[in-house]
Amino acid sequence: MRTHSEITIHHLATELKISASTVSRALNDNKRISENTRRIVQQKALEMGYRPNVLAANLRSRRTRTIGVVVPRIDRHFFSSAISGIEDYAWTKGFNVIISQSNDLLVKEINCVQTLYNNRVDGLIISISMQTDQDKHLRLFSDNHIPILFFDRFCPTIESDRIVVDDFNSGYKITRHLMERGCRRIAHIAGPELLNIYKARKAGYIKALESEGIAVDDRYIEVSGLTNEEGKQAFARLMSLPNPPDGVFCGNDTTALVALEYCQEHNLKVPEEVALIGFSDEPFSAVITPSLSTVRQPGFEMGFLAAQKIIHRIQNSKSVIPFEEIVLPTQLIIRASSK
Amino acid sequence: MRTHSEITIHHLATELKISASTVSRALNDNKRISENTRRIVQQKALEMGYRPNVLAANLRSRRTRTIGVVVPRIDRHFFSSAISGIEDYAWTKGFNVIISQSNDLLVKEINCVQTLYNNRVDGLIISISMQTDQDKHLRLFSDNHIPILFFDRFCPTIESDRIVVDDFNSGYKITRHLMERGCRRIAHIAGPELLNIYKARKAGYIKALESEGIAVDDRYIEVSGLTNEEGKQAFARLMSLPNPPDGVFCGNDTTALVALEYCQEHNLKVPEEVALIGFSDEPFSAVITPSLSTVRQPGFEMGFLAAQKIIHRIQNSKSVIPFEEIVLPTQLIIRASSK
DNA sequence: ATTTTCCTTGCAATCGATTGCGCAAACTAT
DNA sequence: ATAGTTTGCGCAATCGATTGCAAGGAAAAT
Repeated sequence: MRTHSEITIHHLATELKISASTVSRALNDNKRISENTRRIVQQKALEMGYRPNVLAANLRSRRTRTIGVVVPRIDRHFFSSAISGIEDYAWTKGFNVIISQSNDLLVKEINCVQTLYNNRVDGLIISISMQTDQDKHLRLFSDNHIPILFFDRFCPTIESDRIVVDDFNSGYKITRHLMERGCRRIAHIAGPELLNIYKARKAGYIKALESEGIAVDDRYIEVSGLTNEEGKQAFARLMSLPNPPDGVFCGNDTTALVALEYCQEHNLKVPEEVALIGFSDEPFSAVITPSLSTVRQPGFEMGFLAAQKIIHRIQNSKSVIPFEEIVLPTQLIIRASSK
Repeated sequence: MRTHSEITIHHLATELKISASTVSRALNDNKRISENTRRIVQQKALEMGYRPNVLAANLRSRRTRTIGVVVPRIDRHFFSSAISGIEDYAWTKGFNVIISQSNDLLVKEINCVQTLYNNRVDGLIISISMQTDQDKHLRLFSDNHIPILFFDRFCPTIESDRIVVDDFNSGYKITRHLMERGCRRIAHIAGPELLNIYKARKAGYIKALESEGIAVDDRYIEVSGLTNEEGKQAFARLMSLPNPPDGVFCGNDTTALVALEYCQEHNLKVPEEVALIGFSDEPFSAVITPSLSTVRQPGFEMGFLAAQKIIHRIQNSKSVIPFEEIVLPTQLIIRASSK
C-alpha cells in the first residue's frame, strides 16, 4: 500500500508496460484505444487507487470544467437557491462550481472576478453588486471570450446571456393589484436605480399608475439601500406624509417585514389602513402574520437554467451562439397583507 | 494589444531580459530578489496585463489555496450562513472555496468528496449527510494527511477537528424550559440517530426528563427524517395519542412550523394546549405567529471559525497540532410558542 | 503477393509556473 | 590583499497530465 507519492498515469503505464499516452487515452475512453486495453487500464487504475490530478489535466487541456459564481450574498435565500440550482445541474455534467460573494461591494466583486479568472474557470455566472457601476473587471472575461452569464442583476454594457425575471411586469402587476383592491395613494420603496431590477420594477409601478391616470407623486417614491434600517426609515417617512399612502410596494420582503413591524408598533392595521407587498417570496413571507403578499422569483430554476445555458455555451465554443436574454415570468402571490 | 495568447512569466522575462525564475520570484515578493528588480517586474506585469496561471502554479507547488466544502443543502439557512462565514474568512487569507451539496445523499456526498480530492483542495470542511454511515470516502483525505474539519454533523470514526454546538445541553435546556413552564407530557420529534446532533439532542431531552424523575415514554419519541411530510405525520401521531403531549421539542424549525400549522388546522392553542420548540432559529421563526421558541446556532461564526482552523492547520502542516473539538454554546430563545 | 487502409499504440513536446542548486559579483572581515 | 560571506540571479528539472504526429502490424483490397 503506497500512501506517500501519488499514483500517476506513469505508474500505471510502467506497471502495465504500456505508454502513458495510452493510459491517458484509455482512462478518457478514447475510441482510438481498443476496448480491451481500456478495460485493463481502468481496472488497474481502480486497483491501484489511481486519482487523476485534475490540475495537471486542466493545465494542459486549458479547460477546467469549473464555473465561477459571484453573488452579493450567499446567505440570502434567493441566491442560495439559485446556487443550489447551478450546483445541481453542473454536477450532472461533471462541472465544479466555485462560489464567492461580493457582499454587495464593488471592490470585493472585482477581486472575486479576477480570482476566478486567474483560476481559469470556463465560465462566469454573476449577479452584480449594488455598487457595480463599471465593467472593466467583467471585460476580462468577455474580451477573452470566456462566457459570462448574468442572472437577476446584470450589467447592461456587457453583451452576454442573461436570465432575469420580468421585473417590469412584476412591478406593474403589484401596483395594479393594489389599485384594484382600492388603494389610491400607492407608494414605492425602490432600490438603487443602478440596478436594472429596481429600475424595471419602478418603471412598472409608474406605468401602472399612469394606466389609471394617477399622477406620479415623487414623495411617494423612496429610493433606499433596502437594508433593515434604511427600509424602516423610508417607510417611516412615507407614513409621516400629510397624506400617507394606503398601499406600499416594497423593494423586497425584508423591507416589507420592517414596514409590517412599524405598522404593528404604530397600531396601523394591515391591510385595512395600509396594504403591503414585498418582493422575492422569502421563506418567512408565507408564515408571518399577516402573511405577506409578494412576488415569487424562481431562484432554483434560474440557477439551473443558468448552468444549463453556460455549460452549453462552454461546450460549443466553436459555434457562434447569439446572446440571449431569458425573461422568466414571476408569480404574484396575494396574501393577507394586501387582501 | 495582445488578446490571443496569454501573457506568461516568460513573456515578462524576455521583455525585461531576465530569467523566468527571477520573474516568478519577483512576483512572489521573494527576498532573494532585490527590491529594485521586484518593483520593475511587478510594474511590467501590471503594464502588460499579466495574469498568473494559478493552475500551473498549483501543479508545481502542490498547493491550491482552495478548500472544499460539502454541505447537505446550500439553500438551508444554517448552511448558507456557515458557507458565508467560511467564504468571508477564506477570502481574507487568499483562499478559494469550492462548494458542493450532497442533498443528504450518501452517494452524492462520496462523489463530491472524491471530486474535491481530485481537484487537490488543501482541506475539506464538511457536514455529513443524513445517510452517511461509512467513512471510506473521507479516509481518502485523512489517509493522505489532508486536513478535514467537520462542522455540526460529524463522522465519529474519523479523527479530526470538529466544530459543533452543544446539542446535548440544548436538548436539555429546551426540555427543562418546557418542564418549568408546566409541561408534564413532553414529546420529542427526533432526527435520524445516525447523526450525532440528533442523538445528542435526544440524550439531553432524556436527561432532563430523568432529572425531574419523569419516566421516558417511548410513545412520546418520534424518529423522523424531519421533512415536512414526515414531520407532520410524526406530530399527528403524537397528538392522536390517548394522552397527547402538552409540549413538543421538534427536531428543527421546519418541523415545528408544520406542527404549528397542524395545531391551527385542528384548533389547538399554542402554547396553551401544546407548547412548541424548534431548533436552528430559521429566519421565519422570529416573525411567525405565534413566534417560535428555538435554539440559535451560530452558523456564520461556525463557518468563520472552521475556515480559520483549517487554514491554520494547512499553513502549519509541518507541526503536529492535536485535533480539537470545539463546542460552541447555543442560545435558547423563548418566544410565544412556549411562553 | 503486393499495395492500401485501418486500427492501436508510442514518442516527445507542451501547458505555465516553482524551486534546488550553482555561480558570479559585491561586500565584510582578517 | 586574501579569504569568507552575503546578495542577486539564472539553469534546468519538475509537477502530471494531454495531444499532434508518426509508426508498426493486421486486415482489406487489388
